[in-house]
Amino acid sequence: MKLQQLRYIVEILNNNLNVSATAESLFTSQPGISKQLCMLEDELGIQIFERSGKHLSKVTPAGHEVIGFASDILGKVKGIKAIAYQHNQPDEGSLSIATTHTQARYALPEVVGEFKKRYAKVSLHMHQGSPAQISESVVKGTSDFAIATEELYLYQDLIMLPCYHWTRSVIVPKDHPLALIKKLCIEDLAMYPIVTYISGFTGRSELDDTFNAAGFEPNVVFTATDANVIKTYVRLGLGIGVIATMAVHEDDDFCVIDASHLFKSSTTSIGFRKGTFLRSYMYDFMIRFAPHLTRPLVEKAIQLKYSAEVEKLFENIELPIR
Amino acid sequence: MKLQQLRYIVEILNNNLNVSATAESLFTSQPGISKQLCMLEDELGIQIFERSGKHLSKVTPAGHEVIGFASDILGKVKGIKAIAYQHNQPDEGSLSIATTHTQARYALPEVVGEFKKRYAKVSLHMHQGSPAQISESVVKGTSDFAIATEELYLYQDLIMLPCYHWTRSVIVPKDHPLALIKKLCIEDLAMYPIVTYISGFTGRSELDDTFNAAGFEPNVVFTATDANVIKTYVRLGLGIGVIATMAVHEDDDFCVIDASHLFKSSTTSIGFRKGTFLRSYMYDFMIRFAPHLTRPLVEKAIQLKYSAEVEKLFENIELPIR
DNA sequence: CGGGCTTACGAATATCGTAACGATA
DNA sequence: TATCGTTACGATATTCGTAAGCCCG
Repeated sequence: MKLQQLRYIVEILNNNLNVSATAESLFTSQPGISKQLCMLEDELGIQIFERSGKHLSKVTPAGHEVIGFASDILGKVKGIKAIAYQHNQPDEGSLSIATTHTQARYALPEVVGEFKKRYAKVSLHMHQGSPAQISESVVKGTSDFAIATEELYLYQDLIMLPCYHWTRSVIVPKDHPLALIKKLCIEDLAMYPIVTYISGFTGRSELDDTFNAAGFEPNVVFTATDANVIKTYVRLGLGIGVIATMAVHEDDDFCVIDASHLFKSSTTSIGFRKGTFLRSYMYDFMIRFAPHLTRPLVEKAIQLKYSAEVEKLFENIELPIR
Repeated sequence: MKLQQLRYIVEILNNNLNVSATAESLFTSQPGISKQLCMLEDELGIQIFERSGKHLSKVTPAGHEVIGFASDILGKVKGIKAIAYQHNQPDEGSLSIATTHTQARYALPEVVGEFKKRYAKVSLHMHQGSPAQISESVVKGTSDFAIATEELYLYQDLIMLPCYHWTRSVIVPKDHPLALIKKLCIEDLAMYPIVTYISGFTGRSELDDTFNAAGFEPNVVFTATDANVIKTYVRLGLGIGVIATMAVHEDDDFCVIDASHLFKSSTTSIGFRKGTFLRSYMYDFMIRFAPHLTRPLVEKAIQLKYSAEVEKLFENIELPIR
């Protein structure tokens, strides 16, 4: 068994079982991959991929297990290289962050700017996507960090550390009846059509839960992945907007009504794949993004075997609110 | 970077930095290893081992990190092979159990016998050692299972599952004054010299804790790793014996006094290295040893990221008492 | 018949073992 | 001086790319 062979099978899966495409993505010849694949299957005595004729049609159950292990192995290999790099050029390398629009637009710019200044030689990559894409990217090892609010706790292979809480605000056109209201209640909101985030994005589930708990069905007429689009349609009078408070801008031509008392605040977390080696600049990035994430604390969290312990570790730590 | 090279550096560490010995243990030539080591260090651009002259004198900090990752990688490689084996010959393979005398002598024989009958083609290995040796053996991948009572929770890389509780009994010669006592109390024990397990073995710490909690210093005059030796010295009149109840044999020429109410019962656990692939016969071994360890339950425990969750998983499960 | 996997084959490269060398304790 | 790691070198294996063959949709 060779590392190369493991690389090949993982990449074949990433390329939808197309060996030719895999060869191209790895800058090598197609027969080479084919051969190594056969040799690996031969050595192990099992089929990793099912064939229909000469096409790879799907992954066998054993193949799935093998590829899972192979992926772990390649992650660790990457870790060894990172260790070496760390000792040679501590301030060089790359940092790849997968995140959502809300984070990329409102939470990250400042931190990223400062980081870029301090670590000029670290090549920085940002990937914007849905929470599911973000998780996948980190699990696969394409990205180093995931920064998002929802869903990420579902993945076993991710270690998620809470960064800050954030609240919601309601935005309405300045001439809207709600503009006069001082303290908003849920009944007020239920009267109007709502424009907000799509399901699975930026704490959307909290909104649904709150309405349901109060016995209302929110009348959501338009959903988007980001606050900019929501603002646009609120401006058009499509409905009232419910967005993250951090997405509110002073220059906006809206009436902004605080809704932090209506909805449970959401928590944004930063996460990385279990078992990966973290470069020192990665620790530094985390502490810049969330000042309580000191290196000893993060290392402690990594050590922990079970996620309830991580929660315990953080339960006495005051998170910032945005 | 090649798997072979990783194998070499791990094995060099296992052989106390002696390359010649490593070569012998791997059935290859010494220059081959030396060369691959140099090539790896060259590729990574870091020293893994420190040299004094031409001898390897110690492991560099970076080297330790690298070897840690390498060890994980090799464990996963073993996992891939196990998957393949599992699909080809589900009932063939090997099972290596590291355990203490008490388990090997009193708890395991029946299970091992039955297991051997069912899986004739599985080559079974038992390694007896101290809890520290047991843990090390499993962490290194030399053994598949660790079965013991103490200390094993200290290792991050082990998943430990509770199997059964066990109580203690006091054994005294038939003509001993304590032989007449009906219900033992801690003061009675404190009056006599004690023969029991050495520190770190078979729940010895519970004994010390109990005495200390009652304000006594146990007068331990002789310690051994196993009940047989303890019995021998009790016979010689050296003191009264405190042993695991399961180590009591009907034919013994002692007066046996139940002490389950005096000492907190101890728990024996079975453990394996995190991230390893478990063969189906390994699951079967576990369920034979501890009937509550069904495959779904074990798989659930493996899934959990944090050890408090494992404890939670088991807190509603009634364990047998021996 | 075209996209895509496998087989065939040859050149370049890597591995491993023997033998010689060098250095340390 | 003996033990142990490094260097040198040649035989053997492996890898990888090009070219040709083959099969399914």
